[in-house]
Amino acid sequence: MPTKLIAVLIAVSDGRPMVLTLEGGRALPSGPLEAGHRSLQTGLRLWVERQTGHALGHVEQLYTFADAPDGDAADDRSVLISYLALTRIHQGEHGWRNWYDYFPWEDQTAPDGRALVARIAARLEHWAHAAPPAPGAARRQRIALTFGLDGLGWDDELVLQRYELLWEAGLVPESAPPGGRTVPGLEMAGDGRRILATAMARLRAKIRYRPVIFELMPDSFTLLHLQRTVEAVAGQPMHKQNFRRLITQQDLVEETADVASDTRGRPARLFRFRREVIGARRIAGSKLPLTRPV
Amino acid sequence: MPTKLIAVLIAVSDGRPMVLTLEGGRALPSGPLEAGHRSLQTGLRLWVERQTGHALGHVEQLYTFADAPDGDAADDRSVLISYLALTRIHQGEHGWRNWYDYFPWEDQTAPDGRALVARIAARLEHWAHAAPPAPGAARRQRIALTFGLDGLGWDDELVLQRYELLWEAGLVPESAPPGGRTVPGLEMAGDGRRILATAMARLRAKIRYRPVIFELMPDSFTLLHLQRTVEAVAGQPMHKQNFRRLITQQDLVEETADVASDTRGRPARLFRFRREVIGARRIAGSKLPLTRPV
DNA sequence: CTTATTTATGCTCATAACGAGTATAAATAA
DNA sequence: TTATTTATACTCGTTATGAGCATAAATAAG
Repeated sequence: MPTKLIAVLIAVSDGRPMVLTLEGGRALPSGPLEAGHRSLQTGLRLWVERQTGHALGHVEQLYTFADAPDGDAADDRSVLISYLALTRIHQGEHGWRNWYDYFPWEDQTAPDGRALVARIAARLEHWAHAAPPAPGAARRQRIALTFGLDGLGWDDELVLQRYELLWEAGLVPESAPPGGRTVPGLEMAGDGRRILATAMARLRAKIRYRPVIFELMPDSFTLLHLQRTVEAVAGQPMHKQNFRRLITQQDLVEETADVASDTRGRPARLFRFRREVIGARRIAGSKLPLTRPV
Repeated sequence: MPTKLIAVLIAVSDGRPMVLTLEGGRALPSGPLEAGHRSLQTGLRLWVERQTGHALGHVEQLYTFADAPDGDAADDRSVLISYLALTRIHQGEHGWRNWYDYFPWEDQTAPDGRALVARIAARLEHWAHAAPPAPGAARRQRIALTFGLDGLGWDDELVLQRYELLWEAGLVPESAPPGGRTVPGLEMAGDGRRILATAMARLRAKIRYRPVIFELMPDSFTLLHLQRTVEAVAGQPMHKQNFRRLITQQDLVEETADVASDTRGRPARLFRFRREVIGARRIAGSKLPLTRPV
């Protein structure tokens, strides 16, 4: 029963959240669990830093599961331990993909994403209707909850629940019947997309109460740059003035002497993360300053 | 490299949070990962229900780590996958222990617990002073943050961080030098207490945004009973009127026709959990209605 | 040189959530 | 009867949150 470590490396580049992939985007980096590491966490860190040359920021364990192998030889299935790691993209690296290539409906910052949700919801409704009354009603409720229909708001943390719903409905290539029509989005091998969905959900939850977003930022940045990074991760637009209020009131950042140079419009002050708050308690206000969709 | 599943079974009985243990309280139930289960989760559920006869409510994976074996034969260390499971205690069962027997300082509902924190903090300060200036200052900050000193509030979710700080300081039997004086609290074998701390922290966090507390309740209950259960888990006293407001405003419960019979004082109405909200979105207000310590 | 456009930044306002406490009701014990 | 205990209904001030107005400081367009 071999044990493998899987790393979901995330960076945000140019306002797009990116994930490091292999095999033409079909796989996540993984390696064997090596003996002799003090802990799994440090083992993963060493291994990734050696393989990719990346210095990892925040690293956290995601989930462990038993991979069902292709054959039915259940005895030698792998145990997969997945990790989320935050980093920055270096120049000219390969294998980085926009995570919304895999989950287009998770990007609710643009009207396209919201339109896609409507189309997906229609297909899911069809699936619910095809079921007997009782399970059908339960399905409809799950659809409404996870996709924020019927006036229920969109919950950006339900990435995994949405993917699993689509999986159950046979609307993703991983589960679709031969020739079945699927929903947009790149496929991954094995449980790749499930793991990515778990990572996205975890990161979206985490940025609300820990200052991990700064692991994805350069040393100095404007507040709009920071906002765009949060929006990229959360997949939701935010209210600019309130975002600024949230960040500054909590003393998460401090002004530098400089202003941004690449500017259109009034130049923005550059800020720096106050590293001394890293260990500090949860950042206030679990609510990000969202903006109502147009 | 064998793989083991470890279950932290939690119940609340008589206002005390209990954990199921083996070997006189020194170990948590564990078993081998068996082939042929659809998922680790269902595997654990079947195995626990067969072993203990318990119907499990909410089950969730906690953390996976590599157990360092006693010898230095690093090759055959185990991978341990730990789970949190919520249930109710049946009559006359053995092996259930108050989790505060293992972490007395985590119970902040009584003055004893708060006094214990003060004594522990003093010993930790001593440890910080013994270090060189720079790491000493960092240690003092960690101590203040995790134990809520210097006017910082007590954060009930930092169970693991507090245990790890004590571990590093050599103040728990698991890490103390021979003959070293340790802090009160029962010991467990191996990583038992670390796993229990992880479970406690996870559960304390979870009750804030998911209605899992009802997995620990009987079918009908008074609002005070519910409050005492939350307080037992959180280890913090709550404001009675505000607790009631929080629960009723969110339609988590509905009145039954009955009132409590075992009453002193005015009899309380019995309530029932509205199961239909189980799938529903996060419960509002991540803040429990705490009350300022006296 | 003046004006439109763009982004930055400061500030107000209404509402909801939260922490704390007062007041009253309904039971039992003394 | 009266004290004690628990239940339940409200009030009130403070803070957090969502929304938007107004002004500042830059470049681009005419």
